[in-house]
Amino acid sequence: MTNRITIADIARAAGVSPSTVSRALNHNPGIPENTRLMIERIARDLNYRLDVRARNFRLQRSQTVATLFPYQHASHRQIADPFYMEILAAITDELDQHGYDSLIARVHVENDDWCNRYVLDKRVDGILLIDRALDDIGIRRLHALGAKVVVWSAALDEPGYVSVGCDGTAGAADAVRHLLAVGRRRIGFIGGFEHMVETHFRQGGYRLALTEAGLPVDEQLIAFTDFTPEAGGQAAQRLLEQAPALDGLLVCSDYMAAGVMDVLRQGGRRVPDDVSVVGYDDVPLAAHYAPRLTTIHQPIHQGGRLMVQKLLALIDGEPVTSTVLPHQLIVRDSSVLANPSV
Amino acid sequence: MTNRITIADIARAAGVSPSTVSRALNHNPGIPENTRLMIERIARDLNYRLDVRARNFRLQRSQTVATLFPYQHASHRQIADPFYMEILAAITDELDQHGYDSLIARVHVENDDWCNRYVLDKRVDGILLIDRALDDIGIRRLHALGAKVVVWSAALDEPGYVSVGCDGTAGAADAVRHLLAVGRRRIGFIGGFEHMVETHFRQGGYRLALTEAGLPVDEQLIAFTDFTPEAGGQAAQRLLEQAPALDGLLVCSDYMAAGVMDVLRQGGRRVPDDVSVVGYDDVPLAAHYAPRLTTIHQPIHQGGRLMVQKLLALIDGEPVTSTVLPHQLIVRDSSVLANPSV
DNA sequence: TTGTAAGCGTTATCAT
DNA sequence: ATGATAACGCTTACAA
Repeated sequence: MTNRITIADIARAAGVSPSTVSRALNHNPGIPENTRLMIERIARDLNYRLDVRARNFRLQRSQTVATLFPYQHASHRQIADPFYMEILAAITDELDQHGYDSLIARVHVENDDWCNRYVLDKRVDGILLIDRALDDIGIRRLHALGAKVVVWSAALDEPGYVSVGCDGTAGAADAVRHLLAVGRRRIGFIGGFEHMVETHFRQGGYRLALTEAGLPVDEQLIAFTDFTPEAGGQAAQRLLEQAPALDGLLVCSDYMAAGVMDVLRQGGRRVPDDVSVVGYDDVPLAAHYAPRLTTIHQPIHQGGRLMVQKLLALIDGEPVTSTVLPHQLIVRDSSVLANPSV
Repeated sequence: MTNRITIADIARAAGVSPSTVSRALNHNPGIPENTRLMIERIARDLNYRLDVRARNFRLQRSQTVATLFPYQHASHRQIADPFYMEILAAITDELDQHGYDSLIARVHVENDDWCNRYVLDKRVDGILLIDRALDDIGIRRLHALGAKVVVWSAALDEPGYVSVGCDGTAGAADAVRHLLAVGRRRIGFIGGFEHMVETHFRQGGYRLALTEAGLPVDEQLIAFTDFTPEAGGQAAQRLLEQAPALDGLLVCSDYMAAGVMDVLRQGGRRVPDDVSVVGYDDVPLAAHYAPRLTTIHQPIHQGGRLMVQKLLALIDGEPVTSTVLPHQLIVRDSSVLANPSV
């Protein structure tokens, strides 16, 4: 612990200069094979360990990427959404494979102080953002600072903006068309906050599919709230009161959907007999809900890895473009009627 | 971006030496109020930002803590367990409040290479481990290296070991006693891997409560597997085949329990009418399962914050002891019979 | 092929 | 009260 082995120690033991050791350890082509082998052996014998901190400092980089989860509510409420853990695991594993460290934090969307902390303070080489606001002050700031950023969101037409995500409009529209196909007519929508990108586009898809079918859009059937089962449940309660004839529901996350179905049952509505429910994300748990949840599958794992790959390319100065991942409607039990009356 | 403002720039602008600037910015008592104010003003005018990397290097610290999730299966399967996100959020927030960065990774329990990466490479000042093996090679190594570590686990009698967690024996015993109280006699146990500490103690509590009640322990009713709904479901399937008379089940995580109840239903067993189920953790979602899940509540959020506080104390060289957090049986619908036949 | 020396930005020691 | 200087461990011109 106390006396750390440094490159200088190896140099002394090997009878060469520190620069030679550094070069050998970094596989610099100028160093002959046998010299390198000799130095590597000594390094191993001495239990040498590169001081990453020193190297990063010297190289003016941090070899670290921050994954940031924007939150919005003043209540600062916990987000235990499996979707987050899922994408986080993918990101972390991929980062790990490239020798990068993975730093995480939750940041407030209406604030951009965290940009200083991560970018100006040079804590990280790049930033991964999970969802964003329509007009995101933080992203604007990051852009102005020239930071490397990749966002999980729908593709957006902003200069220099790189995103990975599904087409929320299409996904939500598919969900609503499915609800229409199983005979639903009074279809509600429960989203996250209205000005967050994911919710914004999904709401658009919801309206689109309804209009397409010649159905009116009833604002009494639309609610925005936190991405938690409790909040989702409360929203469902509100919708039920405002529009008792409600017979279908698109909920913007599987996590919320659990709370929604719970409230529906408590209100005496059977799922799917009285109300069909479609979730979003297809987290592993959704297949085990009772009833098993119909949902829009997003390739979360693949998306997480892709975000990392794009970010590292960005850091390496390569040109990078956004990717729209395919979504897929997964029909399970929460939406289809056992005895269709239509 | 290009020309970063350093302490030297401020020194020049203020007509003092870099040391004075450093001292002023660090509120060194030797610097008079007005000198400090003057320097602070100039720093602000120049948009100065401390280079954290340089400071950490100089101070030989990293101001970063790693939260590590041991995994075990070769399959490297995803863990989207809400319990993890829950404790991670608590840890991250608390770390943030103390100015520490939060780094996360998943590490294999049968391997201790990651100790090099995090400790020897000086990437972090301390480590938070979420669960551990009974005889944990990584923890032994960390101990040998003199690393600062706090583990989420039951209290263990190892010298220098600091943990935060609930009493798994007592928790599981409470769960089983509850199952017995509602009239169950053929009670099964589904845990994580047998030699992981949390599962180990809970299994002990399970056996204890059964023995207490004068009931035999049937190995056919015990299964160990991954902490996922799929694995939990498969284990339930196995138990059902080995012991069809099964009428109660203690499942070591709420996340697994969802898969378990799903399989039970598919096998034609009603929950709770035919089989009573008790989960573990009390993640927010558990209250919204259908049926709402009876479970052992663990103060996850409080535990996460406490782990951080203990670790920081350890880093500061203060003496620290383990804490056993209170657990609580939360009775919901998955265990109690509507029409008790007993 | 290898060594010398400078420097990344900060803070601590030792002067004055 | 403040300045000069060294040092943290590494990499990289530049020289030889």
